Amino acid sequence: MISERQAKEREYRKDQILKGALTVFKNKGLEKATMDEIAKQSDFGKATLYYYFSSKEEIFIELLDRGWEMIWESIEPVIQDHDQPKESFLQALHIIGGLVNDNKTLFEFLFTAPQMMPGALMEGKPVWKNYQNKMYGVFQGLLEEGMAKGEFPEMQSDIMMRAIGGLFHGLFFLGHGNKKMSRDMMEEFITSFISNYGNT
Amino acid sequence: MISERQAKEREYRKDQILKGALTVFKNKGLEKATMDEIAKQSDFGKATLYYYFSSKEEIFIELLDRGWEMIWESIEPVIQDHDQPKESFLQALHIIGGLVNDNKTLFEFLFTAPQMMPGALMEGKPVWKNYQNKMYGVFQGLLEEGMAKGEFPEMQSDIMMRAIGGLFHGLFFLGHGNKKMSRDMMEEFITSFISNYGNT
DNA sequence: TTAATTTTCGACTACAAATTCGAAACATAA
DNA sequence: TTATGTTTCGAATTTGTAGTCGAAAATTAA
Repeated sequence: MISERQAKEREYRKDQILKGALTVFKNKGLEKATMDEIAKQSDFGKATLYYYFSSKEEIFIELLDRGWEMIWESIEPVIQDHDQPKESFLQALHIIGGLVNDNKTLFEFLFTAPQMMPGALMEGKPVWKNYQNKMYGVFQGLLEEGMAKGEFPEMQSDIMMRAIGGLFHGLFFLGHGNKKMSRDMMEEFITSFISNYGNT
Repeated sequence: MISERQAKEREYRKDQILKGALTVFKNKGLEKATMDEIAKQSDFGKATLYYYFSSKEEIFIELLDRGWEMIWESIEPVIQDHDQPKESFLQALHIIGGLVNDNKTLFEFLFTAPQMMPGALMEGKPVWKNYQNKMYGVFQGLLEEGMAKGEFPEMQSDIMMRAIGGLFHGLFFLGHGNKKMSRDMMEEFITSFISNYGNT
């Protein structure tokens, strides 16, 4: 049997391992990251990692699952409001921006990991992919509803989504000095882009 | 000794190998790509690859070097004109967009490879990195000169550069259906974004 | 205290993939 | 034609790393 406290300690140790793994993944990339290094980084023996996780991939997947779940749960509340699509859209972007600023390493990993991931890892419809799809779906939906309501100008929502994705990435990860991006600045960037594209 | 013709044949074979390698890198990513596969793809024996290149990494690097050199040489002519920064800026973007459309595979590789590259490969200030830096430098310079001349509104050029980079990537790689992007549409996208950001 | 259970780990195995080797096929120049 | 240089390649070697094993340390329950 296993006590409540023991279960918690177990979770804590898993967290430690995941934390170490994130560091290694970030520095070396998925392939070049070795279990030996993750072990050293998280300060456990290698075999212990296999006591908590069944494979290197499982570690990787769990990192993604937890991260995307976190993103989803943080934006879910604000996207319920279908009366003000534009407002919800910006609000959600801002929330994610906040998360990103609080933990750049993790989110850079979450947003770039898919690219460095071999196809095999995508088997079995992973949890994180669901959240990711839901999120993109919601954003695109908001864009379209916003158009319908006249809050946004007419445009091709799919193209626009991608452009905004690139923009977001550029702004949050690739620079912006050390300043946090305010809700206002966020709105400025996004709406100025969206609305002006639409009306030319 | 080695004749002119022989040298050319050699170049041709290197090209074949690089072409095969690109295909494999694209499908599998840098790490998962094996020399066996590159050999099969380019239709040479594995050992022959090592006759032409000293390692897998060298193949990778040469692909990047050649590609970035090509980009640089294609935009160099138009960026000489410092009288019309905005014009040069758009022209250069459009040229690159044209290259991208002509050879998506190669350019997607060129623009995403840095992300999948382990730090070790960046030792020795690789040639391609120089070209990349030059290019970004030029674009940012044009943005700044454009501001000075009043062709662009005031803004933080570095942030703007990154945003535009993301935007460009989003538009050319991640979507836009099958249509080519015209010079006009390009201009519309970029200037509407830039100018509107500037004047709010 | 002792027995059972949970947790830990370094050494080992298995395997995949990079790189080397040496012999042969081929080309060129005398 | 022969000798010299160039190009080719499959088989053998080397290397790196994921994942296993079995023993022991630590913890818990009696």
